Amino acid sequence: MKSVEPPDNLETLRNIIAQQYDSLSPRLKQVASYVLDNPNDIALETLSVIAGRSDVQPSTIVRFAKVFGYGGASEMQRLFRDEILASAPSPSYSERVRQFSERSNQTDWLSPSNVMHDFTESNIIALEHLREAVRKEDLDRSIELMHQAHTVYLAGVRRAFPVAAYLAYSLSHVEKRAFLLDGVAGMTSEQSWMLGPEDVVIAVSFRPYARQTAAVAETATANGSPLIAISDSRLSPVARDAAVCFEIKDAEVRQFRSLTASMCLAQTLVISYAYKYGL
Amino acid sequence: MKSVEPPDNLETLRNIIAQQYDSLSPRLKQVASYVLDNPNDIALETLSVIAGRSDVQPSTIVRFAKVFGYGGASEMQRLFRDEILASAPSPSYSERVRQFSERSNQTDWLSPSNVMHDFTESNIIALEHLREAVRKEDLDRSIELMHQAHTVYLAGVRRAFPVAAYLAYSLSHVEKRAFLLDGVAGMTSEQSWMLGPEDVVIAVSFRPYARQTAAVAETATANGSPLIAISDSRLSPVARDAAVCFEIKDAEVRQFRSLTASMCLAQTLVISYAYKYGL
DNA sequence: AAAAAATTAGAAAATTTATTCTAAATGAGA
DNA sequence: TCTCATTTAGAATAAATTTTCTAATTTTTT
Repeated sequence: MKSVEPPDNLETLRNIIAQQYDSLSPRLKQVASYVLDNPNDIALETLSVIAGRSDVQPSTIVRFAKVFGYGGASEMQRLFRDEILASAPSPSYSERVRQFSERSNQTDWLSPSNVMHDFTESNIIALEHLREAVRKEDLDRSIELMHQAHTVYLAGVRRAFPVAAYLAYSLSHVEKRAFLLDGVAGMTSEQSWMLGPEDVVIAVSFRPYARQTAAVAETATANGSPLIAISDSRLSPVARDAAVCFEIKDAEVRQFRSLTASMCLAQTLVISYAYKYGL
Repeated sequence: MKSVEPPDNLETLRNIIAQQYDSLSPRLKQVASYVLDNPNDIALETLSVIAGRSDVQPSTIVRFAKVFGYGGASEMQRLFRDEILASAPSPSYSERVRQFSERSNQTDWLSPSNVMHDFTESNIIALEHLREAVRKEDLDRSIELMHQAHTVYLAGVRRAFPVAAYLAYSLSHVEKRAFLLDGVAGMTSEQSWMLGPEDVVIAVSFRPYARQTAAVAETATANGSPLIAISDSRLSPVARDAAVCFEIKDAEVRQFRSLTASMCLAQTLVISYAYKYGL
């Protein structure tokens, strides 16, 4: 009664289970329908939990797996886990990036149009990731914070500067008071005393983190201004004490990091704000 | 050193980890950043696998969990598993997509996450278009012009400003003299007398075209500086007399135009330059 | 510079989990 | 109804994983 070929992907396994369902014994039928209906349980729970929920003995699940050609239940579980991993945002991202840069490193001559190709490609991956990784609640909260704020202050230097500048520009165009703490003539610290609890600060900072921006974030926290962080890690100086933190994984082509995803987030924030509250 | 209250949801756990990061010992910091960066591993892998990947002992992970108030590592892992279960596509992925677009079509109310979805989508399309529309020769010529120039001057205000600012920042980081004609205190015209035939000007301008940027472009032409235009039309004031003109069709979501494609082009220029001539 | 405190690695122990095995139950065919 | 084959439950075993513990190292304090 053993298939000699254990299916190596979930889809075919599910098909085979469905096909052979009729020929299974009563208890195995029970397992079969539980497996088909609750793939996540199979992936994440222990045998005894699954056994309990599907009302059979643990050993029955092992028998079930063996009928379909696996060496044991764990081997079958691996299929289900892989499926989850494939649809989960972050590993698939790093995995795709890895695959991509592997491929793009093979051609070692970089003509401008090759670069453009690589760049658009990896930016697309970054955007797809962004779409899945950004949490709805964070967007909602940010917009609410901006709405309640008297003034939105933007902090960001060096690579992060264009993002901050864009936010300042476009927020003021949807009639939200917005100022860029731009440190012209080194004024950042002089400017930031004016932050208060009625304001909100959006701090943009990427590795290697700029001291100036971190200082603004600190002042904001000290003065009781809510802080929205746009950064590449939860552990960055601006993210630590943030009320909302967007962790952005931007594209990277051979050392050069992109701003596409960050800009896209910035635009989303402004436009969503505009739709809800702005002009 | 024990929190008495072990966080009971991932979000707060992540916040607390970020907050207390500074006060952790070196190995625990190592675990902390692995935990924040690879939530799926924490959820699905065994302690020894996690330990291997984050390069610590399994026992260190147990210690880590205890610092945050849990009885052991398994208890902490449960949080991560629950998170996956909560976001797991119990219905198939295509089903979710269908539900999503149903929702976003029937209501014309644009929630932030709807906006984000639309935005990433149309930016991706814009990038795909960019890849095909940009002419290889234009890239090559631009890079040659930049190479031959003594200094690269950047002009761009309002919506185009982030693009110009990014170019100025990143060119100077690949050791190319680059200055932003930023019109601080309305200085644009005062700054632009210094353009000469040995320089190159990159003018970035989108509809409705800013007078300032057009003026810089004119001065450039008058002074004999080669002009590279990044614009949305061949007919824009900055494109007319340009030596090279990139016509960028950026994404547009209900009136709001994006900068993704322009930024991507800018990055391509800089990186290609860097590979050929830069640092 | 020495002592105390904290942190860490790694082995040992304990626990949990998966698998195998055996005896009992079920059911089909004569 | 008896016999044989199949299926099943549950205990026993084996494997794996997690947790605890101790000695050693590093860091801090005096």
